[in-house]
Amino acid sequence: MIQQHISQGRSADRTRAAILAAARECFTETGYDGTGLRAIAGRAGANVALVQRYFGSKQGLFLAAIPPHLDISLLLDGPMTEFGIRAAAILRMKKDRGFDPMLALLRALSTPSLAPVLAETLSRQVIAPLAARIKGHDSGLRAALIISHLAGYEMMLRSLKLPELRDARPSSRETAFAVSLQRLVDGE
Amino acid sequence: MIQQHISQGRSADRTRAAILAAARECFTETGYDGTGLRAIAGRAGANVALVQRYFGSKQGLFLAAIPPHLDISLLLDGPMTEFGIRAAAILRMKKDRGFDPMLALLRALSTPSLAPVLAETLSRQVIAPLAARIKGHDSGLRAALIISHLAGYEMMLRSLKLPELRDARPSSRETAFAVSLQRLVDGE
DNA sequence: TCATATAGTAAACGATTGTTTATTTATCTG
DNA sequence: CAGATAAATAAACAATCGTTTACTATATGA
Repeated sequence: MIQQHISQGRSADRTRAAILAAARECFTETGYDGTGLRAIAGRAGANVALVQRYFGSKQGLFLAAIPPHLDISLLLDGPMTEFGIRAAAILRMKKDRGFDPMLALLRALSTPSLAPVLAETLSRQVIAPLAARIKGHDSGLRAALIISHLAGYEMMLRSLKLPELRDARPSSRETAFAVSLQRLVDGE
Repeated sequence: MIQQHISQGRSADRTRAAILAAARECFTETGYDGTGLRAIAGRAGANVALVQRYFGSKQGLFLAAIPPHLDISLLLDGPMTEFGIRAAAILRMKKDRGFDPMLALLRALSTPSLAPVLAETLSRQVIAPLAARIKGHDSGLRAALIISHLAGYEMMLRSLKLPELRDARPSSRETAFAVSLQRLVDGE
């Protein structure tokens, strides 16, 4: 019989979810290498050994926490003639704390052991759907350039906090970025 | 009297240079977090303690090794109407091994303790000179967008090895990227 | 030549890493 | 209630990290 005590007692599902949530925040804020399993377990109110128990390894935890949330359906919903401004608008909503799958991914790209699987994830889950919505020649290549542009922008703005981007008027910054993105969508 | 034995005996300058060279390669290939001081010392044929002696700390070594080589004069030499194709051409020449200051920088961006100083270095040493060569409004912002675009491209191509970029025809990839860059240079 | 400064080495430091083992505690079942 | 099942804990694992210390070897200069 499936009967669950609510918000008390022990539950594998609940602690598993708590670890996942804590991992998503930690990986977002301090990156993959900069996050220790004890920091995640501490934030989740769980023991370090439980991480191994439920996810096997640190890499397993990362792959269970981040890739499933790399969903760009929000970006693709709507006419592609407004892709640029839609992307800029979505990026504007982001908080400075908490879970952000894009930022978590960017902050794990430099880890050699993760690079291959992240490349495949990004390709299958983000580039391919985007390429399918793009008309004209070299849609896959252009989709990759769009995501590269978007990644560099997010990296410089949120992770590095480059002064020229951080201190620019948000409206100027977003329209300039949106225009550049839209040009890649449109082709020529 | 300054008299130096050539290529034998002990020399602080020479081992210091050897450590710097080894550090540049290691940081390029395995990133900042992924590189241990013992790996650098080993490649340089030196002792770990010498790294501390000559550079004070790992961060000090990185800052002495990478930022001085962030020189974009090659990118700025020549007419800005050909900036895009010039950038693409320069990126094409890169080897897959050995020192690459841009890649080393990108692979250190996710390290929280390095982010502030790297942002300032990038701003003063790369963005500002580029902005000075750009005409029109918001030259600083547009320069930052150009570097963001370039950084994302390099990250996805060299570090992540994204299939859509890796497997594309080099000429198609480079012209598409050059065109997108040039649009940012030209304004509208 | 002998004293001194310095290049270089070996070793250990303490802390943290991801991971594993052994054990205790709580929940469920019969 | 007793026994089984699984969740949770504490502790230690071995490895690596950046850093420091104490020491040796070499070169220089008076």
